[in-house]
Amino acid sequence: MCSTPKQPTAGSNLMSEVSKEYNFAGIEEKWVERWQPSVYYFDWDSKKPQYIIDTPPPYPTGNFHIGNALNWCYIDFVARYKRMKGYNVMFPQGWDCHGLPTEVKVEETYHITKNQVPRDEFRRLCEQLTMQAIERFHESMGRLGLSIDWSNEYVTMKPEYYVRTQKSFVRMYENGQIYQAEHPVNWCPRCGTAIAFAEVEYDSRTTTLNYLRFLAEDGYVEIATSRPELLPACVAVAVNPEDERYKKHIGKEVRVPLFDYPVPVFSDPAVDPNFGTGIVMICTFGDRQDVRWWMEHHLPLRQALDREGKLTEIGGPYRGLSTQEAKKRIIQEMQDKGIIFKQEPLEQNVGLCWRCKTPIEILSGRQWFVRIDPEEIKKTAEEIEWVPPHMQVRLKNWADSVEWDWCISRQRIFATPIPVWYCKRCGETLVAEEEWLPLDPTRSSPPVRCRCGSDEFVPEQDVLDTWMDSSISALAVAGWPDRADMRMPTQLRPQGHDIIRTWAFYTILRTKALAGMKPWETILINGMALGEDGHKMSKSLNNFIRPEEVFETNGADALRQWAAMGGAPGNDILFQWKEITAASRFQQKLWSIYRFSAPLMARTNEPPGQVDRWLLGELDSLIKAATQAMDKFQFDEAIKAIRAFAWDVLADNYIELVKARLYGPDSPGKKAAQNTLYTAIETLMRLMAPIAPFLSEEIYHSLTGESVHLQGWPEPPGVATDPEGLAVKEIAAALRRYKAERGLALNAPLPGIVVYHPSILETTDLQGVANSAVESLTGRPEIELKPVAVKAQMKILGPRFKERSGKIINVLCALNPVDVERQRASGKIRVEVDGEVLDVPAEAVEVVVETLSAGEAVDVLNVGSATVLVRR
RNA sequence: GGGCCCGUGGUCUAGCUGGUUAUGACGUCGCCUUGACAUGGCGGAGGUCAUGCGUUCGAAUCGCGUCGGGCCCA
Repeated sequence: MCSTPKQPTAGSNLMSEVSKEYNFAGIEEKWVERWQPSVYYFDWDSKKPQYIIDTPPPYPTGNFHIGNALNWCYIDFVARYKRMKGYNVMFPQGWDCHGLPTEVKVEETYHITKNQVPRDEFRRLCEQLTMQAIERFHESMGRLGLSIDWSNEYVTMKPEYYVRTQKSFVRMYENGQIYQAEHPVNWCPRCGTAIAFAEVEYDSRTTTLNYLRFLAEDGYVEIATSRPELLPACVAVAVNPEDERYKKHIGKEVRVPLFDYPVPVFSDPAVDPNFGTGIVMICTFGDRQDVRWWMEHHLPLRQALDREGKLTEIGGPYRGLSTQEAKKRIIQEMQDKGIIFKQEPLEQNVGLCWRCKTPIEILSGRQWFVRIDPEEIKKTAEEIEWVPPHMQVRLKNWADSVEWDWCISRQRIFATPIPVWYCKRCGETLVAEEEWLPLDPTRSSPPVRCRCGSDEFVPEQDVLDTWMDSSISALAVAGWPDRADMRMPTQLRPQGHDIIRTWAFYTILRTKALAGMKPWETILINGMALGEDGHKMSKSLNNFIRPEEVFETNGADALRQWAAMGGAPGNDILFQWKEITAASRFQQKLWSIYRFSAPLMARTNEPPGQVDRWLLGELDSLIKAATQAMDKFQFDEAIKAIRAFAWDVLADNYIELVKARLYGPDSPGKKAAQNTLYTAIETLMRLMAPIAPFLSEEIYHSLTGESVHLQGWPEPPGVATDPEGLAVKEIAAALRRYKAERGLALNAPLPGIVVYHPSILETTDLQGVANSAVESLTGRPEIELKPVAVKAQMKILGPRFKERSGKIINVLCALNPVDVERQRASGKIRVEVDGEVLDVPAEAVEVVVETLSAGEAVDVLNVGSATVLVRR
């Protein structure tokens, strides 16, 4: 026992314990370390109502960017709020791993092409790269303060997840919802794979429209085409049935130049007689319209391009050339022979591969498809609540524009294998049994023989579109297919509007197909995060902000406040440093409020006074407003209401008013203020918890010793705003203004103040804030109140007098205000309009009064129903 | 060319089931070192609510057109 005894002085010490500045970095990092992830785990056995969020599984190759942060902030606001409201919340996190971007990245990283290494090896490299990327994401997500349930993490490339993808494939195949067929598909020649419509981007390009002559029975027909390299794929030419110029050719044949074979001429109303020559060449396939005509008119198939985008043997001398090279040579030859007689530039929208921007081709190939029933998807979408509602329209429009079924096979490596073999002897397709899954048909053989008796099989080499993995995310987190108590539908899908036609569309389709229901009760759509210049964030535009930059300069809570402040969900939101700065200032303000209050506030049982009840009434309104806003996902409304209360109501008004009581000697009034202040700050921290989890935890924890994130959402105290307290607050503000206008310091004492109000006001706070003696009286002061103007209440006048309202107002305003005030006291005002006498109800008219001081040298302030005399 | 959204003081934005003087933030100007906070306090300036027509007693708010912007698509 040799240590020097220290005397802790609790009260006075508190002040020095609270630093002057809010140290966001130290505090946020401390809580990242301390928080236990297990408190966010979903409890499968809980009796609480469930709230499962079908979180977007991001593609982990890229970097964690502001857009991800925005999306996750929304989810975290909801998750934390719902937990506080008593829900059993699941905020899972998945990773959508498969796909071309990772393959490309591996090829770049190791300077290889995927065909130079064995399939398994290549897959391993992709998995390794993905795991590293996921690790990087984990770190940033923790730093952002997300309350993710890591016990429900899923990784789509792992067997325990893709076994579900494969099961979903098998079940939908057995139900006839998946089939294999020879069908035109969108094809990327660079990536060497089929892609779905959702993966096609459009861009405007300038090409050349070539006018050429086809030999007809009598002379020539002239056609215009932008793709002469597809001449060997020409299967017909078409004209509009109304076009008088070409009627004589319908039903006859013309000969394709250079390749010299006959094709039929038919008519179709879809042909635009004003485009080019009014005659269109139909190839298999130049564009989607060609596919439509090909199907409607049962035309033959002439495949002029192979999978690498090179001309096939029907290209004759051009065989093996790329489309570009073939185009150049074919044009040259036709010019030499005088077949081309005119060329002109053409603005054209070209379909591009979303990933590599290579123009896509439409090829026919044997591929796997998922049947699309647009009506069923639209019907299911209607059962879901869309926030904001108009986003549903986007999905419906997309559903109506899809021209053929969803092509789900891809000619790639890093993806979920299609669990199918083909019998080497009879060609029969063998789809795996569910019990055999997961499997890779290129690595294992089926445990049964083919119906023909053979046990030799050829594996399906194609793999599944990665949207086949991610479109069962809702099902996967809800326990499909193994849990007996599957938790479908889930409660919320949060996502960006850029993936409505993909992730939302496919998830609705697949959940309906596999579980017979909608995937979610509500879908919450967020906008895109734009750079400060208003454009989508991109490195090339140099408007790119890394979330880590904000963590370092202002902290995660500031970034989260920006996300909340952005506006109504669905709107694109600009990243703005000034918003981040404003958020930081607000945090500092709250910290200063806490620093001031810490040594003064306390929990007591003292009943609140007038001013305290005013504050509690304001707090009551705040809780109601914030609750309503959070329920409607209006985070901007919530944070704005919170900021307005904390800054304007609590700091600038309440605290200034009660300082005298708080600094004064022990008294019931002091205890009431201490308790009110404690209540306000404690409640405020709970309201802030979903949006600013770090700051609210720091303050709440030092106040109570408990975590704010384990508390319930505040209930309104049920206190109505006290009219006397409100009057005191407004009188104080008027006195501040009075002093400011006269160049007096705010703490300058005044010779004396008398307040006239219908009821007696508590004057302690007023005396403190005005630094002067204050007397409260009822009744009217000895001064003259002079009516000076008449103000009409349109809300009452308009509906009652309709078109006469305008004239009535004119008459009212022309009357002597003194007269109007006298009549008003009797309940109605008599006016004459167009010779007719009308009674205007008193409540439809407001009389503006001016106060004149009399006798004593006083200044008179009119504050609502109070009149304040200030001695000079 | 079609669909959806948007156009409010210098900037971003609220209001948009119609009710006279339009919300807030940032910026800006003036004053104030008042015992939590100068990252503060008080006060002020700044808008014909893109535009035209219509509905109405009355329109930022409803309807139609025009112009401009964004996203998705043909």
